[in-house]
Amino acid sequence: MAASLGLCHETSYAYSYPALNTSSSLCFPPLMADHIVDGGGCSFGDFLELGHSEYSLPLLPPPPVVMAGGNNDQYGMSSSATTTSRIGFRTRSEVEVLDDGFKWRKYGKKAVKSSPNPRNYYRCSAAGCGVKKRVERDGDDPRYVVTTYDGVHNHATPGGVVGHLPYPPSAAPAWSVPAVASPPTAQAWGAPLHAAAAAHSSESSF
DNA sequence: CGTTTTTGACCTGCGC
DNA sequence: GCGCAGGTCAAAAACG
Repeated sequence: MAASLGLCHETSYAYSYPALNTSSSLCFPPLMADHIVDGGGCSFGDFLELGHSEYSLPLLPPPPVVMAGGNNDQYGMSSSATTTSRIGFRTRSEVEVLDDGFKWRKYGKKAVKSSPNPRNYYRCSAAGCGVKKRVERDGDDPRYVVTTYDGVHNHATPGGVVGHLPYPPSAAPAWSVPAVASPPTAQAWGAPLHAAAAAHSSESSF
């Protein structure tokens, strides 16, 4: 099963993020929650794309959006596909670690064959939160960073960091939502994300 | 002193 | 069944 997110298809989305020094805009092709990603393949057609040359605003990488499984086990991989969400996206950025408001702890680094650049593995530092993310530079264009979130945070951003997350309230029930500077296109996030979250939550104890 | 990063080894899944 | 590649673990080092 796969909830089609269809995030802002053909829509560019700019969002201000003070902590970053990157160019930006978000462009979301239709996404299938169960298919999104696999960084290994470097098939960016499945990734949300962040960053367009015509924009020069700082950007924020979207943290995990769609839901976590009821038994969001530590490794995720052993969970069925229906209980683990993944979101992958490409960000044009000079820095590899994009601050999304959450605190990440690096637990591994690996050279992958599909890319000349090493892939870094991070896990959310929050106790009990098993969200992971993989970060690697785009092999085709080093200016881009490919980030893949695996899972959904079960807590708010540490330190009450709000205002950085480009999510409408309906799409981020468990964590912080933008308190300021909601972009005009925010509505575009709402329906598909909320729908996806709802679809997932119906089969979990989230 | 507590937390995070680094890095090599180990484990698992997949394709042949 | 074997080999390869990706993902995770865990000990040591570094850092605040």
